[in-house]
Amino acid sequence: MSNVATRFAPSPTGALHIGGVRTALFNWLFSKNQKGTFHLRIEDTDKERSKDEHKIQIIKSLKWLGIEHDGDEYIQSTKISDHINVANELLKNGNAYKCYCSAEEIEEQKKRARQKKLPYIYNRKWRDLPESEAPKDIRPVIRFKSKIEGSSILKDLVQGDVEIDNNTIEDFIILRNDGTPTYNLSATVDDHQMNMTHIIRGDDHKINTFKQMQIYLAMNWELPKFAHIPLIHTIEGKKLSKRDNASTLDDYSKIGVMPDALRNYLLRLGWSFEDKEIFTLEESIEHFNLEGIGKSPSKLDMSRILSMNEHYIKNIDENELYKNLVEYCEIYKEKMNPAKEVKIKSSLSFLKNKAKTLEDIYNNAKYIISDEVKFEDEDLKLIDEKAKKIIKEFNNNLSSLESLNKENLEPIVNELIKKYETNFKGVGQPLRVALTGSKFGPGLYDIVISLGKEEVKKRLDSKILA
RNA sequence: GGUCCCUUCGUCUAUCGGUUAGGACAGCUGGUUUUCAUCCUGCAAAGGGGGGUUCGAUUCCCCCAGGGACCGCCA
Repeated sequence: MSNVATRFAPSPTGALHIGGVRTALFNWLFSKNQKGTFHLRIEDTDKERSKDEHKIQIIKSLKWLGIEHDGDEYIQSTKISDHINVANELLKNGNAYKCYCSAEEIEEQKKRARQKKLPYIYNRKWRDLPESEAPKDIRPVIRFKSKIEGSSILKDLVQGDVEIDNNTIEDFIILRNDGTPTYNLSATVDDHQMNMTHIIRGDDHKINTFKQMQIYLAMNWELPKFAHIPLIHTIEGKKLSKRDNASTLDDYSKIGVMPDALRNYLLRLGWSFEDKEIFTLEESIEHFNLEGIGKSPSKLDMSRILSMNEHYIKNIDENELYKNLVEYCEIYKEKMNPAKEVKIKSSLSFLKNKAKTLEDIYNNAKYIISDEVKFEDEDLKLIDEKAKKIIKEFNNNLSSLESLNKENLEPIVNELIKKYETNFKGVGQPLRVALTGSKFGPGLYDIVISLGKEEVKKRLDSKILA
C-alpha cells in the first residue's frame, strides 16, 4: 500500500449533491489507483444545519455507488479542541492576532468599499495595535496574519501553476468570537492530522487553498498536493446548486438510473481516457489519473445519463439486472413478490429491450408483477364489439395448443387478421390491452408466452371484456 | 468591481506543430420490425475574434471578447 491518502469532506446538511458525488468518486478512484486509502470526513460543525440522518444518507449513497471509505468516518465536530489549540499556537508564534472590531465596524467598511466600488478586504486594523487598546466590551475574533508582500504559487495537479498576489488574501478569521473555529482552520488541521497527501476538490475552493497553504506554512506542516477539478454546470452554464432540479444523487436513483451507469457517466464527465466510453469499476480504477481531468467545466446532460443507463441495462448480466430491479422496486415502487422471480427473470430479455431506466422495466413488467389488470377508460374504448369477438376467438383457439410459442401463435393471429379484414394492430392492440391494461409494452407474443396459457385464458375471460 | 480559471460539433470529449480535426450521446435519413422500441446503413455537425512565433498552427505566446468561480464570525 502506498501512502497516498485522499478524502471526501461533505457537510451533512442535505442530500448528496451530484457534484459532490463526482468529487468523491475522483478522490476514491485516485486513491484506489494509487493503492492508497480513501477517507470520509463529516464536516458537521454547522450545528444549525447538520443532521445525523444526512450523514447516514450520504454514506449510504456513496455505498450505493460502490464507494466505501477506509477506516472510520472522521467527525469534524469531535476535533474542535484540536482546531482551537492550533489557533492558540498560531497566536503564540505570531501568525495570528485578536481583532476587536465590532460587527458594525466591519459592516461599515464593507459598505464603504461597495460605494467606492472597491473590493472589500479587512483593513488589518488590529494586526499591529497593542492588546492594551482593546475595548473591554468586545469579544475578539482571531485572525490569521496573512502575507501582504509578494505572491504565492499553487502547484495544482489539474490547473498547473496558479499565482496570486498575497495582498488579495485578507486576514481571515480562524476563531469566531464565541471561540469556535472556522472552516479554513478546521479543514487544514483535519487534513494534516488525517495525513492527507492529495486534496482533490472543486474549483470553488481555490481561494481557500491559498489561505490554507499559509496555515500549513505557519505551522511548518508538510503541504499536501492539491487538485482543483472544474465544476459541473447546469445546461445554462451555471454552477450546479442544490436549488437546481435533478441535482442530487437521489434524483437519479429514483427514476431508475443504476449505480454503475451513473458512476460511468460521472467518470466521463470531465475526465477521459483515449476514446473509451464504457468502464467497469475495475477498469476505472486501473485507468484513472489526474492527467485525464479536463480544465473546463462540463454540463450535465440527461440524455447521456439515460443512454449510459440504457447501455448498462442492455449489457449487464441479467441476474445482476434483476438484482438492481428488485432493489429499485423495493425502495421506489413496491416490494417484488419472490414467486414472480422466475417469470420476470426469464422475461427480462424482452422487458429490457424497451427500457432506458429501471422504472421503464418496472412499467413493462407490471403485467407480470401485478395479478390484477387495471384498465384506463381511454384504452377500454379500443375494446369494441369487433375487438371482443377477436379476443374471444383468440381465447378459444388457444385451447387447442399444447404449448405457447411464437410459431403456433402466429398462425392464429394471422387468421384473425384475415377473417376480420384488419391488420396486426387491429388484432394485437385489443389483445395487448386485454392482457396488460396498456396499449404499450412488450410484443404481443412475448406477453402471451410469458403469461402462460392458464393466465392468458384467465385474463381474457374477464367480465369486463365480455 | 477585484482576483483567479475556462473557451474543439447541440452535449461529453480525442488531438500533446503537419490529420479528409477522430469517437460517443443527442439530431436527421434509409432499412429490418408486430404498436412503442431495439438493431443495422448513412448524413449533418466544431477549433470565439485579432495579432504574433513557425515552412506550417486547434495545438506555443500576447491582446480582446464571452462564460464561470470566489470575494461570510457557511462549509
